Amino acid sequence: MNSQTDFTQRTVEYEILLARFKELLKKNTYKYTIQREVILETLYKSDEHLTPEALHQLIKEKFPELKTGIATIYRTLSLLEDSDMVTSLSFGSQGKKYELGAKEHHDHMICTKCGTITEFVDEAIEERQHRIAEEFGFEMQDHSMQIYGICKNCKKLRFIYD
Amino acid sequence: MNSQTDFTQRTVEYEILLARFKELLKKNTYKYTIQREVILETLYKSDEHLTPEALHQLIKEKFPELKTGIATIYRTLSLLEDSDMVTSLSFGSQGKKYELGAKEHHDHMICTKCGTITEFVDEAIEERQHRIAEEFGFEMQDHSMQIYGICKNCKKLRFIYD
DNA sequence: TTAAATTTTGATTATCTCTATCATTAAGTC
DNA sequence: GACTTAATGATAGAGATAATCAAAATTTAA
Ligand SMILES: [Mn+2]
Ligand SMILES: [Mn+2]
Ligand SMILES: [Zn+2]
Ligand SMILES: [Zn+2]
Repeated sequence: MNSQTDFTQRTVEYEILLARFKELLKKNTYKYTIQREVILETLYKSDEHLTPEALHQLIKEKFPELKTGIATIYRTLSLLEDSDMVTSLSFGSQGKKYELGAKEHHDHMICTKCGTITEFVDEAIEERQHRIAEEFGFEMQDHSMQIYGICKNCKKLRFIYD
Repeated sequence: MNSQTDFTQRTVEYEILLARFKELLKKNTYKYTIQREVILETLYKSDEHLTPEALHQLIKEKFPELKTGIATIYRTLSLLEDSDMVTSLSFGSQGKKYELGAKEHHDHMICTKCGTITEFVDEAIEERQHRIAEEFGFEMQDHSMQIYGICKNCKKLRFIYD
């Protein structure tokens, strides 16, 4: 199809990701659509953890001519998650947040004051998780870990204002 | 108030818990009500991880004369969670499950096939979590960890039927 | 013990997130 | 380009949780 969508600033890393996505689509006889690509691209360009709603907002702003519906966002996120290309985080009832899972696995530290999310990986923990699953005869598919608390910055602000 | 509610089989542990709850209520000028106590008691007696709906069901069966509304369940669970007396687990969009936080802290291993939840504690992981928070200048309030996968039993069944 | 002040309750409605449906449109195939 | 199939957007529908509000219960202070 013939769109004047601006696909500039594509890095090699993104091209690889996109190729992987197209391959995945082909393998499952799914069709390639601009909506799907735009969703992948927007996730890639954002280093935030996005709610489907926020992602939809971004896409409406950047590609208004597509008139992408919210249903397509949900559908594509599920598709991407099922294929392990994105990961979702659940924080209580505030719904899910998605991020591109193409980066390495990591865990999250979440500030309960300002909502800032810090990512980290700890090999010792990863190692123990596998060990524990093994002990229970459990076939681990996935795992997630969150540390909740007050971030460095909020601690500083609290010191000043409280 | 004058109810014939059956509060038998109260352990000392429960009495302490209840006292703590009453103290909490008083401190915040909240009022003591039978509904609140029954919710605490039912959570205490159940060793399951309960959805608000399941908890409501249990209470309707055990204390039908109270005609406890679902709204009160939600309100009280939020109250208890805010005061760190119960903890909730989020399973994506399938809502939350609650458990009394009075027992020792632990993490969860969740079977994606049958939903069974296995609890565990690993000191090495606990230790690392504190260390990591410290490294980031983060004041940890809480943390949670979930391992998702196929439990021993479901693995066996899969072997037989697949 | 009673009366006043305040909070909580249950019922209900509203909201928010996510899924299902379906007619229309767009991709992939030849 | 025509044919087949899948994807899309709009919208209705579910399910979980929050908000509203009049009635009831609890606490407090006579
Ligand atoms: Mn992340
Ligand atoms: Mn538990
Ligand atoms: Zn913060
Ligand atoms: Zn299982």
